[in-house]
Amino acid sequence: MPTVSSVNVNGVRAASTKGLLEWLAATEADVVCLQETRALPVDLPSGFLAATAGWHLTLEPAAAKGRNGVAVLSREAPVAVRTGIGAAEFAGTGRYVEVDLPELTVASLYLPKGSAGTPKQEEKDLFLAALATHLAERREKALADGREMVVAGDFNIAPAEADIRNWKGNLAHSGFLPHERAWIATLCASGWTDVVRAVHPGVDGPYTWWSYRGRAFDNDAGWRIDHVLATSGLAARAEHAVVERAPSYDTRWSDHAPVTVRFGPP
Amino acid sequence: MPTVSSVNVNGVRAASTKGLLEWLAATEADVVCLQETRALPVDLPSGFLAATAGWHLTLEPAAAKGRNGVAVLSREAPVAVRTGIGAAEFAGTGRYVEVDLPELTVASLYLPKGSAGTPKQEEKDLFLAALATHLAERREKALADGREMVVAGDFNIAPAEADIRNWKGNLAHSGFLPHERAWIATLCASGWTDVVRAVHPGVDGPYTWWSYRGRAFDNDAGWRIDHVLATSGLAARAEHAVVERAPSYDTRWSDHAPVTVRFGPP
DNA sequence: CCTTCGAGG
DNA sequence: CCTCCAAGG
Repeated sequence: MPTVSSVNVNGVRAASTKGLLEWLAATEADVVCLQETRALPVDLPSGFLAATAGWHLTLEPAAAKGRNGVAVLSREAPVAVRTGIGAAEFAGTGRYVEVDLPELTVASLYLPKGSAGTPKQEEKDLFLAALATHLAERREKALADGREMVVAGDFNIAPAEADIRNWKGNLAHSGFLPHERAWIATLCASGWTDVVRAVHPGVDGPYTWWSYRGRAFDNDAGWRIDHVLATSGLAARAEHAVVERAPSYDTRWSDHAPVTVRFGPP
Repeated sequence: MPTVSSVNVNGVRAASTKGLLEWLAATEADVVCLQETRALPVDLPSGFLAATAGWHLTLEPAAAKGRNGVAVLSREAPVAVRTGIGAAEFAGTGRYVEVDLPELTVASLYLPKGSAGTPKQEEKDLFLAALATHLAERREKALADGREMVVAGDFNIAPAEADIRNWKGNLAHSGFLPHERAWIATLCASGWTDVVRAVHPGVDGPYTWWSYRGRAFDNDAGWRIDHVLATSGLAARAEHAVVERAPSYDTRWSDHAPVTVRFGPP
């Protein structure tokens, strides 16, 4: 009955000076997926290494310094680690890492941020296509191996109107484009479950990201773009799902908040 | 009987968030020379503009964004302003500005930092040669016009052994090279007086700059490289000369400290 | 160890 | 409005 948490840290070095370490010390998660670590292994702060000394750290940095980077912290040792989504053009971009734990496969994902009408959006769309194929394959393989699977991370897509405070103003913006929402809907109709939404249907939010600009955080003008997707059998065991929104602008240590899901026994 | 202060702020924007504004509010100086302002006029923080609302600001930024920059704050309005040291190769580098106040000419200087044996040292040496000529001319002109003159700023040269804590270890380092010390000695033998040293002969320091690295500030392992030079007649009226060293590492707002000199009536 | 810039978000 | 890089100090 693992608890899985996911958070985009917006730079593990900066976050480590602002509260990530205290959060790690307090969390009861068995697995933590991190995104935007933006550091090579050798550049991880000593405080982060100390705070995660009791965990197994699987880090997939980008080849480009200071960019992207995903990781999985797990209390249990991984029995296998795989990186990338099987598309050569995204190799070395530090956007996906997958670990097999004894009874669970967990992937940490940092999906590209797009910008409608620009090459960045084309890149995001290419990633979406490749990722859909990859996740279908990995899900099938995991289930065949007797493992359930979780894909957690920053999808940079809000699935529905309830997932953005100002959805009307964002109809033409990347992260809420119709084809992006359709992509998530298709994924969730093919054996994956958006656990937070399944546990909290019919409510606005909970948001997971707030721009640093303006008063977005204080006004809770956020987006729900960080998701924990689980294979349906596992999702059915979800007992608890929360977004750990910081109490104030001053106490948060990233522009994203952790998403934490607890699964009960089979 | 003006009081003249000089300080390298290491970025007026950063310094304004750390204590420069409080220092400006408290200073009794009539003229403040600033160096390394590193900001265009349009980028000056609103707090700095508010804190200097009672002053006249003469700013000489560098053409290159975020680099160098000198300024003079004066309680009296300048009657004339001149920039540069009359050498075309240093035009637009934001290293020298000179204002005529009713009874005093004041220059704010940021001399290039060198690095022994590199092209940077050659540039510094060229600047030294051009500056010597320029200062001789300006001094003569000021005196002819019935003004005394002050040249204040970051000279990036410690004049003598008493001006560096670890002088033996710096005999081959830029800022303490024999020909740099000779340049200052020549200047001070040609009508200019190093006011702080004149008021405090025979003591070590007071230092005006401490590296941010290591424990240099806590150990007072500094350099005296910020100077107030005055024409001899004015220097003879010096009543007080201090380096306003911050009480602790945490309270300082620049790697340099203000040098403040008070002159009595003629 | 600081401050800028510029890229990226 | 952040985090990072690189250059400059």
